[in-house]
Amino acid sequence: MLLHLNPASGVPIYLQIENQVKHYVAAGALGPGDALPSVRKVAADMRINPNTVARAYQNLERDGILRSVPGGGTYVAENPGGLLKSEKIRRLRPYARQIAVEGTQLRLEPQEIVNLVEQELESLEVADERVGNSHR
Amino acid sequence: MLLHLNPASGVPIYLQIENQVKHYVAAGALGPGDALPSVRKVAADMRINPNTVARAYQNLERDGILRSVPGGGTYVAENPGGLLKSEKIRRLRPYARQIAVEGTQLRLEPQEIVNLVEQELESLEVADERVGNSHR
DNA sequence: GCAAGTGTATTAGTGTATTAGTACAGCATG
DNA sequence: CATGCTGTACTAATACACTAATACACTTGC
Repeated sequence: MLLHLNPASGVPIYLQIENQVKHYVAAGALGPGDALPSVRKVAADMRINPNTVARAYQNLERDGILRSVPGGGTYVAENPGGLLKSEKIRRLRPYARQIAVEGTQLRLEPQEIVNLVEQELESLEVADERVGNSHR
Repeated sequence: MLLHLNPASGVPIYLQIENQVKHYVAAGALGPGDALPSVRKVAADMRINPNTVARAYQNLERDGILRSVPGGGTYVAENPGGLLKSEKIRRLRPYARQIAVEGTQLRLEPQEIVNLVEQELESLEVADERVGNSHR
């Protein structure tokens, strides 16, 4: 699992890790049960403090993406999806509103905004299939 | 223009102001040339410091949404849209990627994610028409 | 020109975010 | 059981974000 970290980018390192792991999991490059490199391994490779990696892993565990066992390692969580659809939508709506407002502000046509979202979704799905997952 | 500010929400006050003004403008409740309440007026109403309002107005001016004239007041900017479409899309793509990854993580179907974005876009368009704008 | 309004610049204070250092506790393999 | 790995808890240093106080400069209308 390759991580690209840029301490000077303005976005916190632990957030960069979170985002990239989320992306890998969403794209299927990391599947349920797969092991992640240890906090010390990542820390050594990236020359950062293990606690910074740990914080990212902990946040991802809070979000149900990962599962950490003390002494054992950190793994991608099994697919729960265990949330009411109404709750899922409630959580996603702020993102939808943001892209709608920002896109409208840029004077982009609604269709162009929707197309952009569809593009990104497809780029995830394509990567998912390429890794051998048949329409989860 | 009604503002709902909650200092304890975790979201900085100046960002709450920015988001709400952006929403009003995107929905057409505020049109080009319309005057905004002065930083002191908002500050007095909301019992916050004028500088906090000013910061929101300045950020919105940087984004091309507003136009402030020292001593004169703050107004909604004239429609520029003066950006290459490729640049607009480049700016919007991170939002698209985020909602794609987050939505996929929640195990929502791509169609459901797209629907959510379309909903928010429609809610803006509907408000726009209701205010008397014919398909800008 | 004066008064009352406007946005702006500067400074300071408070809190929190971010990262790292260090020590601790549990699992696993020899 | 001992060694070396794992994640974790606690603490601290530092920087930055956020808000406010205050003074300044400009525009408008009388």
